[in-house]
Amino acid sequence: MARALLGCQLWQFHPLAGAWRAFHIVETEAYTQNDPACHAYNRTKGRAETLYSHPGTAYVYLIYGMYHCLNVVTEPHGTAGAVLFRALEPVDDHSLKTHGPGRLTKALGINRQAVNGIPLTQWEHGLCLSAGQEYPDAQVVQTTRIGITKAADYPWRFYVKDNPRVSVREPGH
DNA sequence: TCAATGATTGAG
DNA sequence: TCAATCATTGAG
Repeated sequence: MARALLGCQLWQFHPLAGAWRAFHIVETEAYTQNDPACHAYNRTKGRAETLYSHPGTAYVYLIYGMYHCLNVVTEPHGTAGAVLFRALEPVDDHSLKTHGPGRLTKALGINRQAVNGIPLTQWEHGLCLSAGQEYPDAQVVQTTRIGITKAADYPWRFYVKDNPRVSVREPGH
């Protein structure tokens, strides 16, 4: 799913502009139930509850006391798993800082209280996923995930090659 | 109850 | 290199 979400579009209704705006997903990471780095690893309560809900549900959590991270639940109800959005490419407003998981939620005004648990599969909540452009395998890079210590060797990070929004940081540095 | 940690970022 | 800043976790 993390691979398939590259190139998909995330739409947001911008209240001030009174219009929808779109972003292409260009960097993702996968987390699953049996994955030691996953918030749902050996846990079902608290913030992990959202990870067990219906696929397409938004999972938003606070990290380092300052930054919110946006995920989409990818497994059937009752099984935990999600894909973290690490970078977006704005379709229209190129000035928005959407490079990095903390920056993109800040740019879109996404927080846990308002967004955690909402479906990204319908338009009513002002945030929605749709099909977008498809990137061929030649333009996709698969590497290990960023910023974690547990299960750091899982190659579950995907990004669009040469896209400037993607984190420059490479695993192992 | 309480100290340590973390799927990060920006400043120095 | 390091501080900001807090929900969550795990030890006592």
